Amino acid sequence: MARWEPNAAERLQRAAMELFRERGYADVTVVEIADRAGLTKRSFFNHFTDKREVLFAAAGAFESSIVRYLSETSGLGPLDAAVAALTRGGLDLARYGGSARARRDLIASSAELRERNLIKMASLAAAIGTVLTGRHVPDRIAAFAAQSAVAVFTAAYDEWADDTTADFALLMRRSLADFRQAAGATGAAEPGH
Amino acid sequence: MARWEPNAAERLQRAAMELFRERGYADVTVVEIADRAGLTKRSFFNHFTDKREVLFAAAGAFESSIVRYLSETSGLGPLDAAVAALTRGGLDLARYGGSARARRDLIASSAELRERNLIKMASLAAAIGTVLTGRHVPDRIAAFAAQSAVAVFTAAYDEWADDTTADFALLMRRSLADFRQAAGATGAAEPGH
DNA sequence: GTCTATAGTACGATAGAC
DNA sequence: GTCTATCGTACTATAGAC
Repeated sequence: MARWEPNAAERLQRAAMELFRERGYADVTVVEIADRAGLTKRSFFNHFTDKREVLFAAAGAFESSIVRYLSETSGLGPLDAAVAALTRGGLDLARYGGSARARRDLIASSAELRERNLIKMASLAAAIGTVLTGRHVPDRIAAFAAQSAVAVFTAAYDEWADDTTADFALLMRRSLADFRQAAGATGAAEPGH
Repeated sequence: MARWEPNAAERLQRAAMELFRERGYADVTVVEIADRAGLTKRSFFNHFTDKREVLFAAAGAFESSIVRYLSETSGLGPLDAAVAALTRGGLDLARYGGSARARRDLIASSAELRERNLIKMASLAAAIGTVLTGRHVPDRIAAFAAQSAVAVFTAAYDEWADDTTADFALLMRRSLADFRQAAGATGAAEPGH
């Protein structure tokens, strides 16, 4: 038997999620999270740079897998390639299922968490943009394609969180179609010019 | 002679900007900002909900003016209408000119400030989306058009901050054209298929 | 593991403007 | 008197330093 229980980070994440659901994000202190996980405040900040980060531990791995998937994709334009990679990544998340809805609602409930979520998505878009730039897509186009793909993903994922039995790939296709409709229509609001 | 110097909020903003440029965002305390403005920490938090907010005081007014401009626009599709409103708003900012570049670089230098900037832009997009929805644009399309317009604006504005003598309206047109190229191309990466 | 700085809150007191 | 802006102080929690 190890001296320390294993998976300290996971235990902290679980404890945090439980407490946040019980009493809301703002009313839970880092000390309480650490206590429930059988650790100290010091250990908490050893694993996570700040209190918000305990809810976004998976973001780094997700970003890496998206970059990998995107690198394996070929024969598509920048936006379609990025959306394809995010669809694969989303399907991975869907397999684990779990508490997507509770997590989404929790993030929506706190301005601090919304901010953190936005910067994680921006980081993801930047990583995607870098891969696209490496394929000789011009900087600006690459950045727009990456941001657009992440917006398409976010809309589809939030929808999926409401009904985790839905087909995520289908939601992504619909989301992309809606996006292209929003982006494409030029000029007059009425069809036929 | 008034008991209090007028424009306390403005003085705090000016003092904060000066100090941040001198020593960086993280190394300046709220007490120091308040001191330089001839006020106390208590008064600082009377004007701004937190330390970051002192750099984003203009965001609320900007959002309001964009909503107004958008409401006055007609005869364009959702994305073009939103971009037109943001172009007008950007031209207003350009008139004041000033420290756009310093502010942009300062925001880029701090993760906290980048987060705050992102949520302000998200709030702006949400407000634009609400106006579009009121025009019977479907929710999803409205949200995508609004997010896209804000992305187009952000790219153009960051470019303009590098050279505030540039024609902002022209930068917006180019940014929108790049965006449409990124969003539009379907299927194969190679043209002609 | 202990100590400390700083952000941010709660509640209250004071004083000029009208 | 009423409204509004300032200031005082004590306190908690995050976060970083040692």
